[in-house]
Parts: sequence; C-alpha cells; structure tokens
Amino acid sequence: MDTKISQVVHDLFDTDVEVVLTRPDPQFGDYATNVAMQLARPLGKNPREIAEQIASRLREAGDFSDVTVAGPGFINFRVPARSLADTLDHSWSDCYGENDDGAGKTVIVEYPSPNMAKPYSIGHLRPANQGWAARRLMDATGWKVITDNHLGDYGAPFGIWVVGYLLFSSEEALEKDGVYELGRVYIETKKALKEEKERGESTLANQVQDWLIKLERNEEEAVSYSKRFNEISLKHIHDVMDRMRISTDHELGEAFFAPRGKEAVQVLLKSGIAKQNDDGSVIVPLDDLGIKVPLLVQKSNGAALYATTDLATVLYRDETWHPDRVVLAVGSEQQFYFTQLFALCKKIGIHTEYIHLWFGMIDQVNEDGTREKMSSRKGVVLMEKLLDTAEAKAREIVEGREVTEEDVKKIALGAIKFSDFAADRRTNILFDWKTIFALTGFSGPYVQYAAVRVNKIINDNPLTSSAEIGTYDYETEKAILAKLLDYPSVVRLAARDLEPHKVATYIYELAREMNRYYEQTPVATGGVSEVEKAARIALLQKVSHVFTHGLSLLGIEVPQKM
RNA sequence: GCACCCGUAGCUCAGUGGAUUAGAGCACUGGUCUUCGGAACCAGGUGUCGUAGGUUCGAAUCCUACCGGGUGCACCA
Repeated sequence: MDTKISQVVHDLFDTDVEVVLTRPDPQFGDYATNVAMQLARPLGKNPREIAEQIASRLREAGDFSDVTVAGPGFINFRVPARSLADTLDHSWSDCYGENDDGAGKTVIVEYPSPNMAKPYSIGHLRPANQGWAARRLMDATGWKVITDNHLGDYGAPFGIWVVGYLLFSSEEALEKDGVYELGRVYIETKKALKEEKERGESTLANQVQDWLIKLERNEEEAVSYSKRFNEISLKHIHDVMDRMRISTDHELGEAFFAPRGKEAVQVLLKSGIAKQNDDGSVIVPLDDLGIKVPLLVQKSNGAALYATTDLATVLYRDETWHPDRVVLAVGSEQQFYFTQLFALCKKIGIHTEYIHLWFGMIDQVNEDGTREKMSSRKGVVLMEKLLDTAEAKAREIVEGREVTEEDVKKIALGAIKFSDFAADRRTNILFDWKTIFALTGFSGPYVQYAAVRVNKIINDNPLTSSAEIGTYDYETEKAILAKLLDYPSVVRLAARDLEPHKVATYIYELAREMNRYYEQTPVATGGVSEVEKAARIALLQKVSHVFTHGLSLLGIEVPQKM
C-alpha cells in the first residue's frame, strides 16, 4: 500500500517521500496518510490540493476504495479485506515479525546482576525481565547477542559475612537456611556496624577490613569461607533464574574483574587520564566533558571499588567481543554514575554505543495511601516468595481442570512478567499483590488465555490438504488481518527503542480483537462452510504464531491448557 | 543547590507532531450467554492532558519559565 502511494507521488511530483500509514477511526477509512501535508512545504502548494491530486490517481488505479481527502489534507482510504489477506500471505514466513536491522552487529546485554550478599529480592525483578526482553528484541532483529550476568560478588559483603557469621551464626543455621541465613547475618551485621560507628568505635569495621585483606592475599581460611558462602549464594541465584526461565551466556562477576581493574588504574595514571590524590585515592576528572564530579576509580586505601571493576569490565568486553553496543539493565538510581562511566569510556578511546537500560522503581503503598520506594526497612519481597505466591494463585484458579504443574508455572510467570511490561519501563511500578496477579483485562493470563483458545480450535480442526480457500473475502476477519499486518513494525519500533511494553500492548490488542471475533463468528462449528473453515483456521494459525512469538519476546510462554 | 526522570479519568497507566470525539485496564451499573473454552463480549463517563507563555497549517507530544513529586550527587554497588 505504501509503495503504491509513493509510486503515485513520484509520478505526480517527481519526489520521493517515506509514506507512513496510520489507522484512523474506522468510520473514516482503513488507513490514512499525511504525505500531502509533508509535501506542501517543499512543493510550495496547498496541502489539500496535493491530497486531491493523489486521491484522484488512487481512485483511478482502483486498488483502494473510498479514497477521501479530509481535514487539512489527510487521505483516507479503504482496502478490500481479501487484499489484506493476500498481503499477509505474501510477507508470511516462520519468522514473521523479525527483521535484520541489527545484522552484522554485536551487542552485549548485562542482566540481572544480583547482589550476592542477600537472597534474590524483587529488586532484581525488573533487571531480569527488561534485560531478557531487550536481548530477545535484539535476537529478533538480527543482532548477535551476548549476555552476561555481572554478579555483585566482590567487596565489603564478604568481610561482613565472615564477621557476622562468627558473631551471630553457626554451621547448623547455615546448613538449614542457606542464603536466607547469610542474608540475615548480613543485615544484622550491617546494623551492628552502624551502631558501632555511632558510638565512635571501629572494632567490627576493622575486622571486616582484615577479612577482605586476608581474602585478597589468598589466605586459606578466608578462601574457604568465600568459597562456601559464594556457593550457597550462587546456587540460590541459579535456582531463582531457572524458575524465572532466564539465563545468560556468561557470568563474569566483579571479583573476576577487580585485579584487572587495579592494573587498568595504573595505566590510566601513566597516561595522565587519572590523577592520584594526596590521600592515595585515584580520580578521573571529567569536567572537560561537562561532568563536574570526578569519577573515583581507587579508594584511598588502595582497594578497588565499583568504578574499578567496571573499568576492567569495559576493557575486557571490548577486547574479547568487540561489541557495537553494550546494554546495561540496571536501575535508575545509577544514572549519574553511568554518565560518568560512559564519559570515562570516551576518554580511553572506546566508542562503543553504551545504553543504560534503566527502569523505574518498585513502589509500594503505605497504609495512609501514599506511595514509597520499596526498601529493606519496609521489608522487601523476596523473589522466591513472589514466585511461590504466584504459583499458588495460579493453581487455585485452575483447580478442577486438568492443568499440568508446568502450565501452572507458565501462568504464574506470565502474570508477573506481563505486569512488568504494562507500562513504559521508565515508569515506576506500583507493587500490589492484587494487580500483579490480575487475571482479567490488561494482564498476562488474559492474553495467554486468548492464545490457548486459538490453539485449541486449531488443534481440534486440523486442516486437510484438500482444504480450498478460493475466493473467500475475509470481511469478518478484516480487523484481525489489519492487526497482524501491524506486527512487524511494532517489533521494529520496540527493538529500536528497547521498549518491550509496545509488544505487550500489541499482544493485548490482538487478544482483545480475537475475543471479539469469536464472540460473533463461528470458525469451525455448525453452519460454517468448508471454505470458510479452511480460511479461518489458516488465519488462526497465523494469529497463534504471532501470540507465541510476541509473548516470547517478553519471556512469556503459552500454556497447553489453563 | 545542581543533574536526570515524572505529572493524562476516582485509582493504575497507554498515547512515532496529526485531525473529524484524547484512549485502555481496575472499580461501579446494566445487559449478552444451554461457550468451536465466559479468565469473554456489549453498553453506560466523567478529563483546565500540572500552570503560563512560545514554535507550527496542526501540540498531551517540541522549546522556555514556573509549580508539584521521585531519584542521584567520590572511598556502598
């Protein structure tokens, strides 16, 4: 359609324009375009006049019907449903919706990068969901995707663990509660450290530092604690990621990069990019790039900190994978830090496109009705508890039906993940046990249910090889056809801006269109001719494909039954 | 104080510079229905799109200022 219009424009005015089709209110037409208004200025003509000229050519050509000019110069027109069906057939393939926008380019996506000190909380729900969706969107648009879980396995937490373990815990408790015991010890010790500081003492703080130094020197006792604690924590992280159905290709944590970071700092000092202060700390001034606060890359005691390990990470990735783009799925709190880090990249000559894929906080509602960021003070919801609750809820809903445990898990995850994609990723999410498991309206279960229904109808009515569609007009399926034709551009836009909520919105609209459709149109039941049945089942197969494909971009699976 | 983000219906949120009526979900009211699977469908409505200017043929969308909220601002990550 767009190519036909641009051909007409070319013939009439000898210029080329990009024709963008929009979908106006159905009473005005199936499609609309504003090319006439775009052309008005360069051609120096009245936009309505241009629109009339284009419209009359389109009427003569006969591909469109009801070609009208409206408002300041919009061209509205209708297309026979059958030609939409033919267009869809033409562009159809097993990878319908995908494109090669990213062909030949490599991207590294970093997620969910949890902190190993405490049990996995819903603080890392969004990095997991959004990071996974970002990688899937780029998978679908031709990028070579490499994923890395940048574990928070370095620094003070180890020292805090050991000190706390010796003070407040025991082998029995650790054996019994694993990472939850480690988390408890971590929080309690942090509290003790804070109290000690208020008293002006530093006994515990010194012990923490001692353990960090012992670990750095590879002393046997420290290494053995580190190994034990890390094993417990890592196993837990893997368990949770398995349940969330996400994974990464690599798992290079901060501990891996810390020694390389220190070497890199020395190189920066030699080249004059970094400066050493009198107290021994090392900074990189960034005021020449418009950033007033310098980046601290080494503590005054010589130890590494996050910027040190991130510097090493940047260098390592550049040397190892030569990425064209790096996407970091990390919360919005770190926006300023990342602008500093990306400025540092420029300074050291790395011109890779760095994207901080940030997202809003998870808020919760207080008793007085106000919103507040979820904090450990208020009691953070643990990921395993969230998953348990979601599964229990799903199990309750399907009770009495023959639904497998596997499908229960898909429904639970569908609800949780879809709610993450309900809004733009930058919007703060309101955590509410009720809405996160919503079953109706704009929700995961609603779209999964629509997909399951479609699949059931397809499976109950297999197409025979002799099925003949012939001259079927598709008028009752017109809205669905138009919707399916929108899919590739939705994927393209969502991938371009890394905005998976656009896919979620689209899938929801398709589900609603389907529910409306078989409310009034029988597909394969009594009174439907063989031709109608063949055409409709074939179309439903396409719908099913788009459901499965679109939801997979969000990390959501379609259950067998629900 | 400085930087970034946000402000759209009672609540939660959509809305590539397009219009002829700014949309969904939730909640509320009524209806459809012996379902190719009702977790459905249909109908009912409220909006100074935070405020004030500006740019434009056209602004919720772009620019400026202000008001209100959130986040961050070197030895935590």
